[in-house]
Amino acid sequence: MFLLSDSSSIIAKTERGCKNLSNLDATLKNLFGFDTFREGQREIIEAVMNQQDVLAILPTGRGKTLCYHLPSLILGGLTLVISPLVSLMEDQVTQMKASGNKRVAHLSSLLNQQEKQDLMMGLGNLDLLFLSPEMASLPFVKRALVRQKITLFVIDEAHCISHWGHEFRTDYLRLNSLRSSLGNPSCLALTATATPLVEKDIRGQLKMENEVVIRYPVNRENIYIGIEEVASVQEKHALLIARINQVETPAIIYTGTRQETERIAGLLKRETNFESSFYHGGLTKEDRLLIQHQFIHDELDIICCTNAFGMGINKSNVRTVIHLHLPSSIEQYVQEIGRAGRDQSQSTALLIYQPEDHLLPLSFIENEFPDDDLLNHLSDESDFSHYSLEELRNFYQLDDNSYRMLHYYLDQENLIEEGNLQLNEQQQHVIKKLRVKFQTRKKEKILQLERIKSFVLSRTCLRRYVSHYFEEEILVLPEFCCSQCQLTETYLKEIDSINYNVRSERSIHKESDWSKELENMLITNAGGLYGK
DNA sequence: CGGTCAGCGTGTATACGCTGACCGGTGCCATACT
Repeated sequence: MFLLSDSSSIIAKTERGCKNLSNLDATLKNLFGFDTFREGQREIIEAVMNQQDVLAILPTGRGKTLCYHLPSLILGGLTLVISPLVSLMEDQVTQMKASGNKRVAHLSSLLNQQEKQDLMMGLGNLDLLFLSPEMASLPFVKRALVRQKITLFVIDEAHCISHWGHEFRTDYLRLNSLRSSLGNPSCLALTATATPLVEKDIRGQLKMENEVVIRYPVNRENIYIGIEEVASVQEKHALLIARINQVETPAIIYTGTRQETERIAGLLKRETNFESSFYHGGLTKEDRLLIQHQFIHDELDIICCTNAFGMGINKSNVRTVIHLHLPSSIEQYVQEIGRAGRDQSQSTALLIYQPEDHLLPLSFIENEFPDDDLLNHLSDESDFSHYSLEELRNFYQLDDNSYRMLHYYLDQENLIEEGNLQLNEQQQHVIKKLRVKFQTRKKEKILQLERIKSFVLSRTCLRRYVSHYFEEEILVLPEFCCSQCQLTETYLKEIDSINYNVRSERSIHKESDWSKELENMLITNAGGLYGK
């Protein structure tokens, strides 16, 4: 384990480690107590130590944290870790502190103003600071960071740049400008899933230079991929009940809406004996924490949730992931089924599909972008002087997300001054450019939806389909592959008999212990009663 | 698209059915307000 007690010992050890990369093994042993690196870790760490920009696509469970924790200690200075969720930052800081490194902190809304100020004043005492892209964009944070020597700029869950940055959390797109104002420290972007297109987007957004891309295949051999089509919601629910009794738990059931998570949890309570609950973004922080905790500690068999659940959930024995809706892309689907079987044991991913299911994600895409009328209005209007953004917002009834996105892009084009739109005729081309940009993004998203629709309707091997989508090739298919290679019903029977044998062995084992105990008791009693 | 819900009319049942509008997923932060 990590055995440091004060900052001077860190510096002494890290300086020794820095001299020679071949000492990495010794450093790993000294600082973390591990004898060997996991697959991929050494490669990434060496590239980081050589001050190269690195994009690493590494399956979950390979120890991504070590890939920046170790270099941060050797390189000295401050390592910034951009993380998408406060809960994720908290977990990582807690784990690092528990392992012995007290020089880590997270800067988030969980701290009050004074605590934030204190933390900013004491940045020099830290090895690692975790923060969200939104926090990193705040002026007082930027000012404090610029005064520090930042040696490494890490983006954890880097697919969020591409997945969320363009519309939902645009502060992700400001990361490059932050990095550049920090003197362009070398950059490490980590994720578990990225198609070549997403990879290109991440590299472009972060303006990586001479970067090293380290990519491991997305194919997870221990997960069977099953897709079944039904004609109605009633059939969907009936099939779910049938399947949930055939698969192993713990299980995650993904649905499309918050309301549906609650409905399915109710259905499971009525129709099965499983312990289940629901989880979505509308719950209070306390409830979310409680349910997450219960699931992780095996107090719940099943969790019914929206896509709010999953990122950063560290649970190795999830046996089944069921989708009752259509995720908005194959990447999203792969991320979500990847939460099964991290312990490498055989696991199951089932998607129950009905033909109308693409309409919900389609409506999300449609609603995400500002109304075409709004942009047409802006680009055609002859009197530009009298619009405040608030007026436009109210007139077009923009929700918070669309408004923030529009604000971000207008601001990027320097069209906003003190909350008001500053447009003149010369800038009309900028509005036209934005309109094209939104249309293009929308088309791309619809195309991604089309791709997953084709995937669920595919009549060829689903595993090959996914790998092909990520531009990878599979040479050998596993025994339990997918519903195109083997019917789900057949697979479930085979798996059940294997599991049955495992369960029987366990119970025979238990029985023998018990019978021995009983035997002993009987002998003792026999001695007492009938002895001699 | 499908579900849900408010508003309305019916016309007396204090509920019911119809219609049209609207909403549906993901998180961070700050600020204003209670």
